[in-house]
Amino acid sequence: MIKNVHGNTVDFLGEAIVAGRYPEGGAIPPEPVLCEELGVSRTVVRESIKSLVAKGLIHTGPKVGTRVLSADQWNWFDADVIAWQAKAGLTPEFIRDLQDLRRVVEPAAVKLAALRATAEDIARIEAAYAGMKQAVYEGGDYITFDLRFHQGLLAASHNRMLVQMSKALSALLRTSFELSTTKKDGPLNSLPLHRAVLDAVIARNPVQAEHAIGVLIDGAHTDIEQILGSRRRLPRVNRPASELRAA
Amino acid sequence: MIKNVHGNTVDFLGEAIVAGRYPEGGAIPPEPVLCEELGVSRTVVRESIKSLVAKGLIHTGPKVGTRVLSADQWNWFDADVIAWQAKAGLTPEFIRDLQDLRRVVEPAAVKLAALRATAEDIARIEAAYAGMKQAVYEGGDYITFDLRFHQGLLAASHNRMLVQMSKALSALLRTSFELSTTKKDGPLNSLPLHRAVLDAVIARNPVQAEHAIGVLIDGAHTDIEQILGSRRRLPRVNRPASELRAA
DNA sequence: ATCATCTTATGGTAATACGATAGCGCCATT
DNA sequence: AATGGCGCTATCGTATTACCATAAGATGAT
Repeated sequence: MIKNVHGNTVDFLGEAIVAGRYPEGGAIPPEPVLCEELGVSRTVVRESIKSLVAKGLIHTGPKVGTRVLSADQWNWFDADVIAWQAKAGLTPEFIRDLQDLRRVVEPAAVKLAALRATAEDIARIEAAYAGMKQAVYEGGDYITFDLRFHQGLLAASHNRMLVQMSKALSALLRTSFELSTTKKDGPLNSLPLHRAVLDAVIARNPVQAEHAIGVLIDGAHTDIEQILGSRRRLPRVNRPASELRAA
Repeated sequence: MIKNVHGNTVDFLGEAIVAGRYPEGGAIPPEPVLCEELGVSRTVVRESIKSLVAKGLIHTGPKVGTRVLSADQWNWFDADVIAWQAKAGLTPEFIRDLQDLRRVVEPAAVKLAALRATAEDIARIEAAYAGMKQAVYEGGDYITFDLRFHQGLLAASHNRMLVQMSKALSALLRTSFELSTTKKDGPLNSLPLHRAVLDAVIARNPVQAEHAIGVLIDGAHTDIEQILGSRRRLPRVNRPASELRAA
């Protein structure tokens, strides 16, 4: 993924911090050192640092240097932070937090969606459902449409805060889906559950919608538990820390 | 609030954007113009822009300039974004969103807190309660301790995502509290409701705790409705766009 | 112990060159 | 004359470099 020097530098540093390569509370190498290590100018380093400060990962000050803040001060709803965490390896704690969140947020969002969804909202979700169905019977990318389905539901709640969470929850859903799709007939079984949610929203029945999504989530719950029980940490990808510059 | 040139510039631009002073999708003045208008160097403007990009307010590109993104792409859990919105004036939509969020998040957080709270968590909440009590009977800043009480509850859930929301919810709680404290005996009446929540958490009774916070929230609910009904927009403070530099 | 001073980080300024691209205008083709 | 494609160019952001200011920990003399 080649973007530009700034973007690459932010990603590199952000990933390093999230992965815990720099100790919490500890100092990051001073600007001149980073410039040399990464082979970029000081301006780029400074602007990248500012971006990370804006996301709450670090704190700067003259003489004290650039220090890593504690993880609970990070902006966990930031798409980049989520992405870095996902790349560095989803920790069990992170998954547990996301799972708690999902069990709280999705039912509430679906309930609101049943009250507020517009025709366009429903059309979007319906399209995602059609994609899932096609993926099951004719082959295709099931996970992508599944994600789109859930994002559509959150969007239909017409609540900025809830919509915001779709990026975070997608990280959880993706790992959840990746597991359940490997199980034989996983998608085939979950398809009617999705249909039930959508039908309840269309029928503008909040109670039924909430119940239906609850069933869906409980199904995924056991899959996730399986992950947490089996492996301590999910697979991670380590790219060499070499060049940040676009080729 | 004088911090430094960068901080002031970010605040100024951020507030201007959140307040809608630049149209959504529209372009912000190019860098050189901003430098002149604000009387700061190019570096400061650039670093500020990068900070705002990191918070999802704007997007940049060669020739297209820096454009304001739609509000639903902003990072609404960012403390700065919340602060800017609060300063620019809390819109009814924003309050409604926050209220939906609160009704979902706080009961869930309290339920978790009843399961996971440590002795230190409880001590912190107890201290906040003591402060509230003292404020009622001997005078003092009731709102500060009330906020601290609720923040303590969220922190006791030991869920990063839930903790993250305390800053956002505080914006809602503050306006809610400011209203209820003006009502005669408002604090006096809400005190036992808070006590009930805390007792349930101490007793490690999730169901009872969830019920108790529900009562508390429903009480505030009517107050908020009153706000939404009465005035279209909450009072705003407009400081002159003059100097950003520290005195 | 206190305070002045030094050191070492980030904070901030300025001048310059580079690179990408939206939009305009030219030209060939239809 | 209308249209479609191609290339130029002005105008943005991107990136580099060098230099000075300022805050705060560290040091050492009083």
